[in-house]
Amino acid sequence: MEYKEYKTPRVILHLDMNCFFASVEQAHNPELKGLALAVAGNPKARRGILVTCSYEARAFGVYTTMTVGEAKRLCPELVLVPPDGEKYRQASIAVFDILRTYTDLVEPVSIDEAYIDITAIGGLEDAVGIAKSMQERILRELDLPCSIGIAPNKFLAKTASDMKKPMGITILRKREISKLLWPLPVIEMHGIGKSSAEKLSSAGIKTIEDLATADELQVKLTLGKRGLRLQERAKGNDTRIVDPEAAEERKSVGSSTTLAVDETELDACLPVFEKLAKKVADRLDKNRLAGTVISIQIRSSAWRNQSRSKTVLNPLYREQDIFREASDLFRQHWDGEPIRLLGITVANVIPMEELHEQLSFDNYERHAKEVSMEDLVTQMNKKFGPGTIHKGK
DNA sequence: TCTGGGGTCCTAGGACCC
DNA sequence: TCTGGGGTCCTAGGACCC
Repeated sequence: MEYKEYKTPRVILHLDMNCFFASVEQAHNPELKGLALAVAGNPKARRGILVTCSYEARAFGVYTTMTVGEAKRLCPELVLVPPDGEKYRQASIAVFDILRTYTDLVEPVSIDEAYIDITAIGGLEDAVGIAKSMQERILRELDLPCSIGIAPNKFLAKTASDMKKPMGITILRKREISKLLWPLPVIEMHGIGKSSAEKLSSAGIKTIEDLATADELQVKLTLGKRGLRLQERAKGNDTRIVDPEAAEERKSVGSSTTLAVDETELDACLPVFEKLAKKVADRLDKNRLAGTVISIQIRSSAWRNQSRSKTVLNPLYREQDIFREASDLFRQHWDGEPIRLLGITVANVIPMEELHEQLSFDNYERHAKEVSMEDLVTQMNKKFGPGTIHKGK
């Protein structure tokens, strides 16, 4: 992940779609344009928070994560649309496809964000022109607005894209950071949340300048290794490269749900796990993935979060197996506290195609002490059909 | 501000092995 | 033998981001 090869400064763009979900809804239904609009879950099922809202809505003091009730109170004319994940994924793919017509060095970081390394295709002289071209094409072809930051590294590019919205293009040069970045409170920094900001504040570090100039040991004592990395960024240094493959290697697939009412009965929870297992299995199947770590999440009505996990020998991908492992974990560990949320995650996932090799030999050798070859063959043939294992090589 | 659902990365202790 | 240190895996939880 380190970036040491380049002698000359890099030119990195960070593209951030503006109010992405709301903008996609408006692109699909132009009647929604210009309205105070929010994408939100169903408040009756206790899922009533805003996932995104338009700038028109923000003018009323409405913001993302606010409850629907509160938002409606501030802005009675607020138009609500339920989220449509598939629609947003399609739009996201279309955006990244446009970016890839400029260069292969496109790293999607989330559904609505990407880094692009344009050092080789233009450098700083052409950066603004390239950014403008991208922005215009995305608007013209997809009817979606975005902001773009231009800087010598990822952190500064990300910071820059945030400075002008909507439809902004902002250059942040390293020599400008003492003026533009340093006066801000540390919480404004990407990577610093409430908890870290509080710890830093107790150590007398309030602004980004404080962090940049603080004693290294002090920072390490306060936030550990992460702190040192953040301090480097505060100084304007960030060596992470733009890695187009980074996003492709997904590590986990999970699903969770807030229950309509807090549950205290096992019998009420099992059907929830059935549904979650089905959802996770479907998504694993869609992506041709399987994983060897299964974990469950339990959130109590008092907001106590617990997770329990287990590493299994045979990669999981089937609904029944995921349900069985998850409900076993639940039965073993649930202490009877009223439950607000339940979740299942399958982690350590690998593509199905790689299953074969991993299972047939490496795994046999690794687990030879615990599992007899006969058991392994039986298990695998049951899973993948007879003849899966050959006594190879 | 009474707080959804999808993730990632990091830390820390214990088990286990050499 | 009661005694070192390093490496890796597993598990639980925290922090953060969109």
